[in-house]
Amino acid sequence: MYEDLLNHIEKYIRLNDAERQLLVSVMRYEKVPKKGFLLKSGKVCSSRFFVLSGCLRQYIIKENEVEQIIQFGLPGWWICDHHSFENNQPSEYCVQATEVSEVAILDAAIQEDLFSKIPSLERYFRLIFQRAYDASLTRIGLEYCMSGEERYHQFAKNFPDFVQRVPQYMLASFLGLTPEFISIIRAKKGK
Amino acid sequence: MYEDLLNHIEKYIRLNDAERQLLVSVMRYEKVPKKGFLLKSGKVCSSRFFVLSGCLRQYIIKENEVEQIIQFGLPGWWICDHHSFENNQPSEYCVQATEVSEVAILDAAIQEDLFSKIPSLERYFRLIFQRAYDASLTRIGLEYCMSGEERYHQFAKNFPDFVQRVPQYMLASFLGLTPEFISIIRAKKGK
DNA sequence: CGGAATCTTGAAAGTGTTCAAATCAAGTGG
DNA sequence: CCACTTGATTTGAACACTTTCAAGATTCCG
Repeated sequence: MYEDLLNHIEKYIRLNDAERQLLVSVMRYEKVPKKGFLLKSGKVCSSRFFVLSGCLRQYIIKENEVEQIIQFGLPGWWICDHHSFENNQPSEYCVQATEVSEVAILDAAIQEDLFSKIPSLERYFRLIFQRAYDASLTRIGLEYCMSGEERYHQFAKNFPDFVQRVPQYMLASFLGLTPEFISIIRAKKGK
Repeated sequence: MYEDLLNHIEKYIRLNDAERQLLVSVMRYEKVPKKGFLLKSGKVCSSRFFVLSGCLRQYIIKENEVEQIIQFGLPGWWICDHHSFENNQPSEYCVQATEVSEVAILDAAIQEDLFSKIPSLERYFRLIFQRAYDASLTRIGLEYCMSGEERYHQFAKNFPDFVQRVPQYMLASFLGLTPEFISIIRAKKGK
């Protein structure tokens, strides 16, 4: 059930059998229906979610009730509001499944105990966050370098299947564009 | 000399005297002149830089020779191209001092050895990167929510002294605007 | 003082948004 | 399985924001 998670971890650190077993025993599994929520703004984010299948979206709600998607969570990604998680404070984000999804859940309540029993997990997460941080800096760089249209095309080129998988208005939100504009871009392409 | 670095680390983890001493003994100190480079694109980023004083900027060079600033490094910040650092690959970034600066340097060559001698440093960096990742996601969210003008004002409000400290064209680059447009914004404000 | 770098100003052009209406698609209940 | 309702996408016109380019003013530094 947690094969993918264990494989992911073992790309970064080594685990022995006891550690593997311990880890599996403390993770929770959850199947989330389409449009099901794993986190709602105002609540404390008390878990880290590792996506096993499906797709999550993490978004914030702006003044005008508009949703701004910060990132998508595809299989192999951890999704969490780290600030809320570590400081036990209400989150500004919502995390919702865009399709039926399965997640492995690591609860805040047991994190420290788990880390003390498997210290190399600190390293695992250090490497994961280092990577994610790096990726998001790259993303920031690209955003400013490219026009909205270029952003769309580059994203569509990098994730051709994914572009079909989520509704356009979510893509628009994620890319910082309006659905109308994406519509125009796509019409152009056809020509 | 490394007081600020030690204090910073001890906000996240505890160090004993031996560890403190070891740490201090392996760090390198460097004073960088204004416009001095700590990293040039094409070179491997073989160090992490902890800013003790002054200010660094990390940027990428776009097609048209234009510099896109990804982030500034003020005292208390670590600056590094993590991907280049961990994989020993040439970096796309440049890191340059915008004013006379002092940095504490942790070299890639000794990182693993240091981590094995002070395992809690993994935790320190896990927390640092988690925070930085979080901050950069917040930044991505804000970028898309706000207009360029709003971005400028919010930044000026949050870092009133800093806005005076770096040339406007760098601010413009960091905020994803043109220097001309910042000029217009500032003129408006005066009215 | 002189030269280079930085900042300002204004006009013209581009890029993307807003709004409203029309079309298309999908899910529900009868 | 159809009719209905709701949600999602498209289209077009008018508008807003930001950039580009070129020129002039200012500041900084040796």
